[in-house]
Amino acid sequence: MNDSLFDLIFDIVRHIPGGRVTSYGAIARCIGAGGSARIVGWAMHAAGAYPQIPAHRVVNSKGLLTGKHHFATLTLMQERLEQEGIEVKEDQVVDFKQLFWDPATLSDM
DNA sequence: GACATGACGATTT
DNA sequence: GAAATCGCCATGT
Repeated sequence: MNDSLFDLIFDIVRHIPGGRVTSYGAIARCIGAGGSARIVGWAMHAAGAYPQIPAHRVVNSKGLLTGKHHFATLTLMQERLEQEGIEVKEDQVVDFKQLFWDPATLSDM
């Protein structure tokens, strides 16, 4: 089942520090998928079965909560981000670039 | 087994 | 600068 990019994506998303967010493309690049950012999205969908995978911390390159429609509730993603201390305005992460966490940067700045 | 689609991104026109 | 198109892997039908 695993042995695919999915497994790598899960590992990265699972390592996202609290209060931080990352983008699909960043993960896709980290796993070497390049432009296969879609797979990351699909991986997140599959991650829905893995509560340990904070898919809510993964947004698109614009910081938009594009995947919030796939959560239990449309507000669940935003609510969770707010719990992490992340401000969300109009389905968009505030200071996204500031809260952005690069999967290759396991250290926080 | 093949076709179509999908939570995106980058590049090219 | 904006719009359109390709790329990429997996899942669903």
